[in-house]
Amino acid sequence: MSTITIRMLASALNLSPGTVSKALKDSYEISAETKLKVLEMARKLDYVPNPYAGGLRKHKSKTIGIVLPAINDSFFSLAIEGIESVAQEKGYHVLIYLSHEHYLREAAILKDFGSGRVDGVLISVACETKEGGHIRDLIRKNVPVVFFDRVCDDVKTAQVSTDDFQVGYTATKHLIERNCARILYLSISESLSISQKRMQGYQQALRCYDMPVSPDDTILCMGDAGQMENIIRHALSTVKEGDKRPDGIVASVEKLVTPVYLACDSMNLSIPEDVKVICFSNMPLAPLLCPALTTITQPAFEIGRTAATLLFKAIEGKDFDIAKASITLPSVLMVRAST
Amino acid sequence: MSTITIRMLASALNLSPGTVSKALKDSYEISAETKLKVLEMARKLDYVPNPYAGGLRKHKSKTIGIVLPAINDSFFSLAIEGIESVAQEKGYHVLIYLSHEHYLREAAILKDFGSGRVDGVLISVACETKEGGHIRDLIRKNVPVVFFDRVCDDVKTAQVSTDDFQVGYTATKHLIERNCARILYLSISESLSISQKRMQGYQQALRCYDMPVSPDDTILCMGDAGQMENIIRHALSTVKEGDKRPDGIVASVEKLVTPVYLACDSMNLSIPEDVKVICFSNMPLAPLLCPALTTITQPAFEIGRTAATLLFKAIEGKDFDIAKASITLPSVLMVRAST
DNA sequence: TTGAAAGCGCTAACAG
DNA sequence: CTGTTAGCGCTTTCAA
Repeated sequence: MSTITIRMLASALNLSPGTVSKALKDSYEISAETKLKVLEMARKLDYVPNPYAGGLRKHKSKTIGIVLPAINDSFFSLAIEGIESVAQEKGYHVLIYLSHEHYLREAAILKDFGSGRVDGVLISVACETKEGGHIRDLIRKNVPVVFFDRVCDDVKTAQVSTDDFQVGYTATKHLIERNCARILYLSISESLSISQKRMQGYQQALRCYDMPVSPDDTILCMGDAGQMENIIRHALSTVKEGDKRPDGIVASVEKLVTPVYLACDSMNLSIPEDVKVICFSNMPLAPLLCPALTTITQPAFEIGRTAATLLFKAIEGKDFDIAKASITLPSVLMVRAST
Repeated sequence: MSTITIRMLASALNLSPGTVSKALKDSYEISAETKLKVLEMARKLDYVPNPYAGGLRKHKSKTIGIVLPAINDSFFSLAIEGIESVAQEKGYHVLIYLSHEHYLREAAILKDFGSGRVDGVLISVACETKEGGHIRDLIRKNVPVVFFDRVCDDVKTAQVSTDDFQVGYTATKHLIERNCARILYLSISESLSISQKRMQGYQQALRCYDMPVSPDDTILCMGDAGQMENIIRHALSTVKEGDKRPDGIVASVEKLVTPVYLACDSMNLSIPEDVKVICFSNMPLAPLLCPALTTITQPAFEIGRTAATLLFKAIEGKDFDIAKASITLPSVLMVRAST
């Protein structure tokens, strides 16, 4: 009927709760005989210990929190699956929270984490987040935090991400080698570290090939898919000295794929003839697009796994300096028809 | 330094913990003046109440659990976002668990839920799950459960899903009207209720149009993407009396898209000339595929929202008969170039 | 080898 | 209006 407690189990066996507790954890103090009896009765009554009661005593929740902007995104959903895979191995539970790119929401979630709700946190910060004070506050309360993908450089803790600068450079270089003369960089935030680093790689590549680096060619794409499409359309229609229209696009995140394709479509620009497109993306459908999309593909699942592994080291390890544990995993360029 | 408790807050104010507790919940028994002082000090010390301690007293966790096969899937990730949106409004937390299509994993998760870890559960069952005994066990312990999408018909509790039979019929009818003469139905499980119902709709459509219903034309696609592709390739190569090769495909879930396209590609079958394809899918990229994919699109976000809303009614409501609360939401046919 | 008792942080009677 | 107390379900000394 009602939930069965260790006390009920104990009285069903004419034992004390303490003894039962020890028996259940296979303590050396308990005789094999009673252990057996206890286990049997526990199974019979379908006893499942209340995790919160034990947690209260031990000051642990056996739970981690994930905070990210969205789930409906191939990169993030794969990263979550990576995290889950190690949480599951470790016997931890995972609470999930969406910031929806809002700083205030993110800050509220982290503030709540100061309560003992979680033993550690994995976070990929919102676009709006310019500063990591809310994260430092949490770390100060001894809750370990690991960033994955979208990091805050002003917070001294582990970061697991890809080589953003390098791969921004690679993507741009690829377009240059495909003879693009004017390449746009599509960003989603002016503050986000990954967006910045990818952009710096893009600029570096332009410089290496003696191409002009124009601030106008970095386009901030905000809003919903429709708004992004409009912004991209506008950017594609700009003309520079020498009748130079954009003929290459580096899109810094996955959610830009649809707006880019639709924008080109509606302007009758054909990919790759009129404009070549490369995008950071983990979408399994990239090869099936019309035309197949050249991508920078991040090891999303591995990023999740690695971040979670570091977090558990910090949670379980005694002397593990999480601030010195950042890891960079390489992304790969998958060349397809769009370039 | 260490986490601050209500007791510390109280002693900092020369009050008793009881008084502080009441003040924090804005109880009528407490004077406005002390309430103010308490609130102020709570803010100053950055006090966040331990949720598990309160939960232990009140026998509630303010947490729900989601159990599903995968996250890296447009339908499921959108459904989660729908669930999250209402959990967030209600001030509930959400634990997420992946069954990876395994019955044993799913059963273990549900068994743990008997502990008081969650106040309610949203589940979309694994392919392997043929029977709902593990779910009934949980319900018997007074944990309300709501199914979304992948239901178990042998468990009497709310289900939120789409009109699977109807939409299986619609998809097939659409192919028939496009002059397909031999249509394959790609399933992912012989036991899964949604797969069954969609198939029954498919068969019904065939019958309505006096077309033969052949068991060989229902293909069970198991394994990873590569294995699925092989199975599909094999199915597409079968020839029947009168030299009838398959010229239409109804794919019952999203993860079949890539294998179907790759199989056709590798066999030099062109879509839609040689074979027309329709798939259940929520992928935003469907319109951009080569060719654009005709889909049955489920209201994934709304399914999540609705399921969560029902669950909270069951959790919070006194007299709400969850067993009688099933809701069916309509899917839509999006006709595109693949048919 | 087992039992008794205290206490994790909080809430809710019940007193004062 | 504020304080005291008991106890949620469990673990963990310490004593028997």
